[in-house]
Amino acid sequence: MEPKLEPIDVPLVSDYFQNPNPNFSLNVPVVDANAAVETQRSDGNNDRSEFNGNLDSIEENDDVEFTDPDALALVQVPEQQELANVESSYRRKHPPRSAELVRVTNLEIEDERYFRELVRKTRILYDSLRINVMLDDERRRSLMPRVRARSDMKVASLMRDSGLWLNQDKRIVGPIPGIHVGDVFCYRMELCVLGIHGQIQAGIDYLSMKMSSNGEPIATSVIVSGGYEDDEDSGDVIVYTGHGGQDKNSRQVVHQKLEGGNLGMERSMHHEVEVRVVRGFKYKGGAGDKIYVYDGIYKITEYWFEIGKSGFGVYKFKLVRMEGQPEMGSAILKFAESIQANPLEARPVGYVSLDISRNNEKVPVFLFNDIDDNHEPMGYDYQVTTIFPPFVYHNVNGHGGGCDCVDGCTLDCACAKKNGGKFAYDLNRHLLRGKPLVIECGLFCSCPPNCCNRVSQKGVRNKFEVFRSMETGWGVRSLDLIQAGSFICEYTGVVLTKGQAQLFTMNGEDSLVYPSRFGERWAEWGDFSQVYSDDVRPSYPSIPPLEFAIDVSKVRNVACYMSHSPCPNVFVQLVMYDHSNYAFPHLMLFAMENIPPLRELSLDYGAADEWTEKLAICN
DNA sequence: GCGCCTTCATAACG
DNA sequence: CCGTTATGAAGGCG
Repeated sequence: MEPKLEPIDVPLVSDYFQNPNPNFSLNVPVVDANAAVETQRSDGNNDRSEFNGNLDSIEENDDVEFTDPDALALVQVPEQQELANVESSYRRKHPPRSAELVRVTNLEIEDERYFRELVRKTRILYDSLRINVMLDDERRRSLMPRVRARSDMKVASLMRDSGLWLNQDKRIVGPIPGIHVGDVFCYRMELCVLGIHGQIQAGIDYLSMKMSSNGEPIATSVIVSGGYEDDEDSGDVIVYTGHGGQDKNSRQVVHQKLEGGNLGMERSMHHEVEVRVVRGFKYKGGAGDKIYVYDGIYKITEYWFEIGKSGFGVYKFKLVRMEGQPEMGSAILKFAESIQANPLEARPVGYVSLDISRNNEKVPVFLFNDIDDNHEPMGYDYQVTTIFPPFVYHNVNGHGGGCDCVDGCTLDCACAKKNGGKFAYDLNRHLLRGKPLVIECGLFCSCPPNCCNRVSQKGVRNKFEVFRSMETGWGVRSLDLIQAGSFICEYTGVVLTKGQAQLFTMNGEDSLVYPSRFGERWAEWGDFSQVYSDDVRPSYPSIPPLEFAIDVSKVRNVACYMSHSPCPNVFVQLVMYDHSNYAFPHLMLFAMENIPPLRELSLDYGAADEWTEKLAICN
């Protein structure tokens, strides 16, 4: 009697995910453990045996024990084992990894949104905390050079201690809710935090044979990162090399064995368990050596053993990308690179303008429309920085004095004090924490232009394009990878006082943007309350309520075309630098997440109103 | 459960 | 800008 793969519904999912609206179910391939044990003594499928160093003997080698190839993946934890784990978890710092394999199915749109938001919040916390911890580490290193800075690991463990790692209670097979194809991560650790790939260094993540109730390891995800010379990657098809047999310099020095992750891959192939694929590679704009991109799920279709380039035997697994998934993230990243290299060759049709800023921005801003003949953005003058009324520049608050740090600013300078004793940015020009107001060094300061407290005033650094889309009308995307915390651009236009704005609207114009209506998303960037219970949100410097409006009817910049989203990837941070009237700050936009090239940028414009026709999108 | 081993990290150093 | 080295932590497994 052959056991069958039978999907079953597990009713406890809603509690596990604490989803307010759980209409989806988990689908779990399950087999009776006893059935597997009974069929375990098989007739010896010896092509899966361990290689003993002699090529000729591969075929005959039969002395390694294997479970029956027809035994299906066991996914239920035996009850005794579960109880034992509960017992021991009182002593352990961290509970053991889950032994339960589940596949998430039937996600409703509301569920998808819920998980996307959960992932977004988690990533925002990870990235903002990492930037802050990294700066602390750099300071400590300057005093004690021996200290090694691994903020990526430190933040992961802080978040783990606070129970903030996602998807730890189950091992998810296939897509992770809230993780989209094309999402980009700058640190491998983040994949652990989100539950995409649980191995901090190893390329194959698998349910261990100890956890698996039939003793078979089951692979669930791989990272293709160029660590093995025998890999071949053509995108939809990957020939992935198994692990093992390398020395500490990553040279293949002995034959690989069919065990651990390698066996897990073979078993996943057999049971038709799909694996997630994350690619790691060098990319301009990444934080460290590599970035990591989630590229979707693949099927393992065959595996074999062969002598690799080193002369030693390696296991190889052929992975084929499954149908019906969005375009590969890594392909989009490469396409963006080719656009940068030669825009017209990469996209022969669609360009309306190669720079709507007409050389006013340091980096050109493309206008791209390949769906209709609308050229509307060409009808506006491009404005790089906001035009304030002249009286704003009069020194009404008496805060005109800048710092006199000729050799660069330090933490005891006058401008640092204005910000509450800290500068707003790290050495990579990333915003440390969202605040009511950031005061950059400016016109009245003696510090050099490369002062670390001058970021947003220096303008756009990335290549943006305004593009036409079916869903959102006009939208904005970047050709560069934008790291979380990076400055994007100002939201510019002509500032009208409250009175002027009233006159303006009486004339029937509705092209005014009210800064006070933007959602206060800055508060999410650097909200550490989940990790440090005594953490207080920065409230200094405080500012009066914003009463002005921005007129974008004649002049505007790229920001004006950003779409609205309730789960935005860009937020508004108020900044001062060229005057000292706190009632009229600049609206500066920063990235809340790592934004991959060609993904639409979105802002929270506040409550839906007639002043914006932007449609809600949820990237 | 403890300790050992492996691991397609990472940054710093030369 | 390489290759190497030191550090590091999680998970598998004996």
